[in-house]
Amino acid sequence: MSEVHHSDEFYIRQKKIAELREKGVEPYGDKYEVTHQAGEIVGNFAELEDKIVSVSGRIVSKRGHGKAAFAHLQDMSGRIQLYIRQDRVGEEEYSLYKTLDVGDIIGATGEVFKTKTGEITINISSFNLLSKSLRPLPEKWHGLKDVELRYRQRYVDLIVNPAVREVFITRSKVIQHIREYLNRKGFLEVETPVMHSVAGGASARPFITHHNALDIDLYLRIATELHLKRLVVGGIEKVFELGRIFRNEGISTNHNPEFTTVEIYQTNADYEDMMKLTEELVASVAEEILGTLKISYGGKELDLSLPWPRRDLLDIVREYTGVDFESIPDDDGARRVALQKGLELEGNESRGQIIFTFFEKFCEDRLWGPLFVKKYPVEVSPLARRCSDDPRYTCRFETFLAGKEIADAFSELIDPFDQRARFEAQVKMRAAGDEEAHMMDEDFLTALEYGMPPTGGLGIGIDRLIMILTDSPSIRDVILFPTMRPRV
RNA sequence: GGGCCAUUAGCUCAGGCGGCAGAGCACCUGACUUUUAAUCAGGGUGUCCCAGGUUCGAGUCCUGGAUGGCUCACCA
Repeated sequence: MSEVHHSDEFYIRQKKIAELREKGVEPYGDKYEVTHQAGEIVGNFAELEDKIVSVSGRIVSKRGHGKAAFAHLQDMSGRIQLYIRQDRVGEEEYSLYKTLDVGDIIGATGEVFKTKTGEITINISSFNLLSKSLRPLPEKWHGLKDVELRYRQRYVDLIVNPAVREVFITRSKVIQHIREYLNRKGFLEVETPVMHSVAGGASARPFITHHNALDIDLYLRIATELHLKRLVVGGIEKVFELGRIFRNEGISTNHNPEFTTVEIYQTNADYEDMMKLTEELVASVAEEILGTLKISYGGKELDLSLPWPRRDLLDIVREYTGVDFESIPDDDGARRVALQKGLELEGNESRGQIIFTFFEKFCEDRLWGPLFVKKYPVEVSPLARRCSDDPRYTCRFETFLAGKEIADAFSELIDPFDQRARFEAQVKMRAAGDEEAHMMDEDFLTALEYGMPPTGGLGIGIDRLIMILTDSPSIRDVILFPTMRPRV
């Protein structure tokens, strides 16, 4: 009703509302006592045949035959056919039925039977209009295809495209399963602040907001990491948070400005333990919800059978680029190789940054997975513990599924001296113009100075995981209301 | 932010070369008591995304803009 421009149909239905009210029929009714869901009746015909049932839902199709008529009613469980005849309900009720439009929400009561053609149907003895629909629904053959309208008006998408509802039901089940899995293993679910005075825990640009009473700018969180690690310091030895985070970055089929992660921390664990947790968690989700470990994404097979391969990042770089960074020990040498490979440099890049760039530019899009890539350079991993055998690398891994990075994890850095040095290096990069470099977080350092136990930490991108599990090509297909430019 | 593409009825779409704006579904009028993409007879309901320009004449050609999709860049 906010639009200035209405279809004729809108006015026709408005007029119907006035006529209904004249006859004493309220077009926006109170709740209707329901005994069954549509899907329940269709699935239990043997028990329910000839029984009286009450259902409610939206009329999604109508077929009139003079003094009798058919319609389909849709509720959350599915659709069921309704049959109504004038000699059953009377002329007045039948003429009221005839004024109903596709899209109206009604409650209906009658006996369950099967038509000549074998469809399970309710023979209506009475019905109530519960909510009059003013706007016509999209067409029944093709549904709603316009992706812009599907995202902007997800409610219409959900009404007419049943597969969309299935995706979001699966999403809910996946999250539910993750929560139960972690609860079963003794992890405590917590909620930490969304508004941060220091945005940390990831390399990303934050959104900025303002608190009026305190008169301070606050950042929307870009990760839950640093607060969860404070809780580990506080003695919460197994903890997780399923939460929305916000990154002020571009939008693509793999990126939405707000998205959901689960971050998991466990003391007396290391990144090897986190690999096991990752693969077991994802495999159990697939097994439980899809019933198989052999799934396909975009027409390509993805076998989630355990264990998943583990490979050193440096080995992968060597395989795909032919460059062995083991034999290039210093920054200068690394920069020379980078220039040879056609990379544009600013001149102050470190060896570790260049190795990581090689991985991202020349390797990442060729990985299909499942695969754990481990041992990331310390320069690009400011919160991860150094490998004991080589301090230039960290006990960090990323998990690739169907070519997408879906998890990032490490043995946590618990040494407050090293952590301070890492932050200082980041702050320097920030001062040099890197807007995604980490900020100094003194309170987090204070927490580490109280002593943090050895801990394994893991973050999983829930939206991407659900894309893979539902074979969805765009992250917007698994987010109910993806970020869109507002309409003028 | 760059590149490519799209935008025509409520929805899904067609509209060679510049010449009266089209189809199916939906909707409206009527017929029809087990249909199911119901059927039959009749009816076109429009800011052709917006603003300029070229032209006797623009949905169509040109310029600029808006929104969206894909893609590259950045990130997860």
